[in-house]
Amino acid sequence: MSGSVELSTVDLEILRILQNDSRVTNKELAAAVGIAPSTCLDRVNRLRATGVITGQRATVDAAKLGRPLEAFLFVQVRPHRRPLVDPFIEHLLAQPEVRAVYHLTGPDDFLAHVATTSAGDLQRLVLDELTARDEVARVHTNLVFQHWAGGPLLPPTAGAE
Amino acid sequence: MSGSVELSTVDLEILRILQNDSRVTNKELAAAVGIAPSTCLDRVNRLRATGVITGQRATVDAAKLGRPLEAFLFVQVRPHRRPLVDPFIEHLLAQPEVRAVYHLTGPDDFLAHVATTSAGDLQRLVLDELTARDEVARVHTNLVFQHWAGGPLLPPTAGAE
DNA sequence: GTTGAAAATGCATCCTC
DNA sequence: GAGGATGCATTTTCAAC
Repeated sequence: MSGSVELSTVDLEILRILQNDSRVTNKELAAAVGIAPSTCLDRVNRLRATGVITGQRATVDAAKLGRPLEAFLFVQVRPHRRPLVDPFIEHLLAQPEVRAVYHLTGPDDFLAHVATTSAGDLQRLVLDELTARDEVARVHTNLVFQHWAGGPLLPPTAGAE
Repeated sequence: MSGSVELSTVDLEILRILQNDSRVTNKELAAAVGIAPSTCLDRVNRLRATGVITGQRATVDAAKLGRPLEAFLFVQVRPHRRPLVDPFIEHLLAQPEVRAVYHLTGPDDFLAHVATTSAGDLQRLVLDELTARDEVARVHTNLVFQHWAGGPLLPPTAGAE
């Protein structure tokens, strides 16, 4: 379940459509890619079984949920060893503001994407949940002015690269 | 379509479930939250109409698609003015490697999350698509070792905050 | 082995209360 | 917010290439 998977042009078209809107019916999807509904269902199930499609989730508007202030937190954890890192990650993911966490190369070890209710909430998150911990050496905070989603993710062979 | 929206506890439970897996049937969803299917469909449609739920997308495994090397690119654009910024964003979003772009506060103006086929592809992206442009003053590249998705995003009232 | 067609089950959806 | 009726999607089976 880790290597690359062979995909036909029909698979690519299916992936493109489902990444834009997975609410399309199997019938519509089949018509869009030009195959029979039964065949189409088979293809989609195969993409799920091979792990190419990992899930199907509703996306929400953070501002509408009362979390209008998004930010990225760059966190340096010292010493950078598993016994400290693992509980730190767990603690981070338990915070309701945290949308995603990344372990990066570079001077800052972790990058956390958060959605907060206010500047006060963001400050509390940084001071009480991060810098208050011994292993957190430094936190840099950058607000998100605006964000854009990229197009559907496809294999390199799909377009000239 | 910009302010916060009032949500009942049933709505919150619906949002929690659909963010984890939007493939559940309306019947299953209704049973899980304890209301009739017709009522449940009404609630979900209202969440869509009010813009709380913005979409429903399939998520894919970048490595399975032949893009095993993910990175964050920190890009400084100078001068930082709209006539240069807007085409830059457009150019960035047109790259097949780009998963998301963020406009941030701080010394680095833009953050791009990319999924590349190889170190060579990443180098080409940085040198040919970014630093080759006049308005790009600087690019810092950080590889992603690992990433974690946060839990479902919910309003602050859902948990003590 | 893979695709296309058809039939039956079960669900989404709409209307009414 | 719930119940019932209708139409349709899904899914299984079978046939064809």
